[in-house]
Amino acid sequence: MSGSGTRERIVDAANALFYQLGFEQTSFTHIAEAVGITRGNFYYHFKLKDEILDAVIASRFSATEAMLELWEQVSDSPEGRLCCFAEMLMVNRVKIRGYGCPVGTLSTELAKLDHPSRHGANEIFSLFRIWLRRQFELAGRSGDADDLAMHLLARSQGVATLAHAFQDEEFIRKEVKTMREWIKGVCTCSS
Amino acid sequence: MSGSGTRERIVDAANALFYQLGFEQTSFTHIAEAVGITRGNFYYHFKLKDEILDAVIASRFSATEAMLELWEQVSDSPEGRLCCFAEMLMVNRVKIRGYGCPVGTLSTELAKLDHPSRHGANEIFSLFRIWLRRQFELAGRSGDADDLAMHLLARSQGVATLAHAFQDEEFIRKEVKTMREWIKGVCTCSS
DNA sequence: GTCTATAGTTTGATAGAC
DNA sequence: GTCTATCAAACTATAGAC
Repeated sequence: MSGSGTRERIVDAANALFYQLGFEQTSFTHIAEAVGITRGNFYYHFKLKDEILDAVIASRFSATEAMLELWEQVSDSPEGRLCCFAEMLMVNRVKIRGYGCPVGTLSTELAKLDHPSRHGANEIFSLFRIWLRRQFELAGRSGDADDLAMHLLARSQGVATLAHAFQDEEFIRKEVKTMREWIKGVCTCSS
Repeated sequence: MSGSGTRERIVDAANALFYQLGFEQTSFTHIAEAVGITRGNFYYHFKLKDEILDAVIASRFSATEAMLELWEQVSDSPEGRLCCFAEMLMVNRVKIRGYGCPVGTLSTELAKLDHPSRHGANEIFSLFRIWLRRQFELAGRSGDADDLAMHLLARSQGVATLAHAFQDEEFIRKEVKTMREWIKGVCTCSS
């Protein structure tokens, strides 16, 4: 992700700051300081702040695609792959405690702003949804695969929101354990 | 909630706007227009914007307390009371689809801003958490009552987040049904 | 490609007339 | 208690020198 060009460095810095502070709260001053350039230089690379947002969303979209492809190589069973999803919460637990879920918090913020890019942000949610749905289908739950995908996605969102609010990493651990058991139960008992 | 005094009208308008637009995004201009006063008159009632936020949080806290007390009168069984919590998602499904959960979205925003009132906002979460915990204790799950309370709270948060992102009311209905079944299972099988 | 300087707007907040 | 007028600061965005 960390390119040598200034444009890539701007996108990477904006990506992190949008996560930590939110989109609106992050000013050009914040990003410029993080990258080490002045505010004026900014507009050579991006004409509008919204263009940086779109670049960040595109970057996250690609990163998510790559991650999902990686999970497919980790395990041959849909159950194992679904556990990769649950494990993601554990791997990122420190960041989640500090800033919540990057997908959910951006989606919620852009929805409240009624921002044109809100749909782009939601496509990352859809990426997870479609991937999860396929795993449940492969597990023999073609009848309710989408419901199960949405259920699991919702649980991960709830865990991130509360872990963030209560600054509680241990809660993530407990819920991921319950989540793994639920995945196992759903995958072994076909609908 | 709707008092005749200007102060009450400001708090009510700010309450709605903080929910719909978020705290930062809501300007004094927004609130003044909603109430029908000028920006200048504002500072007679509140010295700082943060004071309005605290008043809104206090108002929501009281409203939540009253709602929880009401639920205790609706049913004598902890199972029935817990179903009131699930039913809350159904009752407010239109607003949730449009703006998410008022508790979760405010808590997340104030956390990102690192705002002093973020702890006050979290106390509303705690109100639910403690109430839910007591219901699970009354249902004979004193061993894991807090875990169950947090689990249910997290699920409601996740449902609200995704229903908001995907603009999907039907998803709320499906999840509330699953939630009721889960409550029934947990309450009948003591730990 | 990067800089300085600055325009133009909006914001939260204040002072003082009525 | 409500108003007008205004301040100081922050923001996005632009223009032009180097």
